[in-house]
Amino acid sequence: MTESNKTAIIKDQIYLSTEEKIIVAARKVFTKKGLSGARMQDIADEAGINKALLHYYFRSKDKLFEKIFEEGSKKMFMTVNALVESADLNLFQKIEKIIEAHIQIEIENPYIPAFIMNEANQNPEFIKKFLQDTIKLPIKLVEQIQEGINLGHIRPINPVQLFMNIMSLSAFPFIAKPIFQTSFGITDEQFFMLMEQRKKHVVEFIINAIKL
Amino acid sequence: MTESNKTAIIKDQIYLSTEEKIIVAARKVFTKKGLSGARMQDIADEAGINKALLHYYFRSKDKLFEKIFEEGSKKMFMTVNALVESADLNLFQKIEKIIEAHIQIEIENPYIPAFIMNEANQNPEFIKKFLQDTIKLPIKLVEQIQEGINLGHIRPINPVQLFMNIMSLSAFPFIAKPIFQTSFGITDEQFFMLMEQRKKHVVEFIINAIKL
DNA sequence: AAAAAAATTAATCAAATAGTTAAACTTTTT
DNA sequence: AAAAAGTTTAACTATTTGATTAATTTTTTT
Repeated sequence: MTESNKTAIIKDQIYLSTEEKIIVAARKVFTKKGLSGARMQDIADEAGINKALLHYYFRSKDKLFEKIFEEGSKKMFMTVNALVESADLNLFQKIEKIIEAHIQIEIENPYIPAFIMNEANQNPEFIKKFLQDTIKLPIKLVEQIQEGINLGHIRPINPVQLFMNIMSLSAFPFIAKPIFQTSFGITDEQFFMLMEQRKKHVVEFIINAIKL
Repeated sequence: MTESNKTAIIKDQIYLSTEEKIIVAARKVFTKKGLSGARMQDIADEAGINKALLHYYFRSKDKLFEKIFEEGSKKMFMTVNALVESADLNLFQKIEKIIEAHIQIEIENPYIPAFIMNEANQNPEFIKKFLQDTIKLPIKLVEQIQEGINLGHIRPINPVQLFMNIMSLSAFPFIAKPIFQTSFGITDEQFFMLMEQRKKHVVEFIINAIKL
């Protein structure tokens, strides 16, 4: 490996830098086990390196965790937030885009919702500080809902409840994945097929619920 | 305290037995911090006793955790499961009862959904064994949904998706409580008012979504 | 190719933490 | 009231685990 600090692609093989190997390993261990359940040794083993190297690249467990949490929470909130507050979409279009994007991100990162919610519940102060400028009141969406009600396009509804419904229907199945899989007796593959189907399903479900 | 092994009520004061004090303390610490985040010392402090007493009453941290997890998961699943599989309610009545009961249980035990989901994700094997006979396929409900579709009472819908929707809309707001509170800038009291309102809201929302 | 810098490891440390033990204290039994 | 059984504590042990250090190897610079 000629370059030690960057990712290199040599003869169809992808070589990750040590720092990247650590990130990949830490992502896996932290998202599965949480901050308190993760072990630095497990991350080192997963990355195939010495435990001391973790501290050489990232000073402490907390610092490494913050990196992973920030990356994960941004992945989860950034796209959805942008859609929620977009000015270019009408209400129905917006609901469709939010749900499809949200579920797609979760299909690609199925552990992240449970990871974020778990840490948010176990350490609300940290999360409050950390996500204060990431999570904002969905002002534009709430306005559009109110407007839809006033114009008689949708049934009267508390915009906050509708917003919760949109988020709940997209995120919860991934959080309850092991429970649902036990309940329905389905494989990972079958679960992800359900989630693909779910993109359209939830959009229809919500539109049917609110449209007049 | 005359009786050392039972709860006693003396002059309007409730005295808990040591075992009960441990359970109450362990419930609080485990549901907040999870298995890996909880400390036996914290539980002892919370119960106002010596750490060795925890091991005198419950052999190990794992044993004590199992007790709390079993109690919590039963509280969450038993009532809802009974309603889901009840033969005495038609589809719409059943949806109404499930949601109202589910949200009510969560209002009374707001930490439990996140607690269960967290452990289920971090230790799926344990949960699979533990909840195998608690969590079952909602056969009766699925049948009723299929029947409703056949009779033209409700729109065509995948019963599995509808079941997920019912559970998602009831449970997710409690799991995302700190996130929603940060987002909306609301107090605990305001949050619980929203959840009270939510019982009727979710029932209406779902009925509107499926009714023909 | 020698020197310097950077990356990596083995060994070790120190704090945290689940669990144990033996003694003291309290309640119940005889 | 003496003995036995049950409860509680203080002190201790063993292990886990995040973090450090000093030496070794590899890479880069001169």
